[in-house]
Amino acid sequence: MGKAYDVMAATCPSRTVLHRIGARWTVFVVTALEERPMRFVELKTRIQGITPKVLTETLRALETDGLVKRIDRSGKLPHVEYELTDLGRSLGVPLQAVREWAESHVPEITEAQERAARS
Amino acid sequence: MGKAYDVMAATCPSRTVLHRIGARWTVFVVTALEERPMRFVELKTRIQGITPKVLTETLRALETDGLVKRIDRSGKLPHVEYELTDLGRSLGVPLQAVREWAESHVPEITEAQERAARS
DNA sequence: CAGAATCCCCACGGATACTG
DNA sequence: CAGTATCCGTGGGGATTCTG
Repeated sequence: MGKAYDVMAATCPSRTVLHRIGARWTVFVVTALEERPMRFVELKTRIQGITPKVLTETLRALETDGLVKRIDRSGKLPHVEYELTDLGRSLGVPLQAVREWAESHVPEITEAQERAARS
Repeated sequence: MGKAYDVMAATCPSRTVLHRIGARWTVFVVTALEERPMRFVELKTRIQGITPKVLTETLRALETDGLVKRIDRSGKLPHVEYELTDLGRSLGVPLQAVREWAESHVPEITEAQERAARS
């Protein structure tokens, strides 16, 4: 009874999953929605620098993968909320660790880069 | 004393770091080297599907960022080893979590994708 | 063995403008 | 508000071949 999936194998479907996770804006959207469910514009505001097109694409992809749920509460006015599914919330855990690692090791990496640039 | 770095900020350097982590093959190389230091060809064998060019580029980037150390043990014959630095090993922790998440949630995601395809 | 050199390409993402 | 619609570029990555 070995591992069912192994990212080291060229054709393992887990690679596709990893690819999705690694997509440019996935970590941002998941992180934002971990805080609380949000509307489109809230997400756009919270995630500085993201464009509406890319936000839409990212949300659609996450929806397709079952990580985000789109809830249409429109009455007369459009009103859409996005929230993490249980699966999405479970992804939030490892992603948060990565994010925190990034935020807390900026100086080391910057220094290493400068050292490399000088030599 | 707020957070020093915040990935949600458009110009925060942590975004660059995150971008590097998210690079296509970073997780594979770090994962492989977590096992033990390896030579070029060993890495190429272990990480199925990676081409020498891309492996080289990934290793150079990780070197530049201070995550991997290149050790030239060449005598008459070329002999180069790559090993994680302490910084690289520390990154290995959150990356392993992501990798394990990917490997262990393939079915849920595949099902979600099929459901989405049908509707 | 450990790469370097080329060539190539398209998919990811960015900018901008527009709409129900 | 919640997106679409276009257009566009680019660089990350792939395939292949060659070399000290």
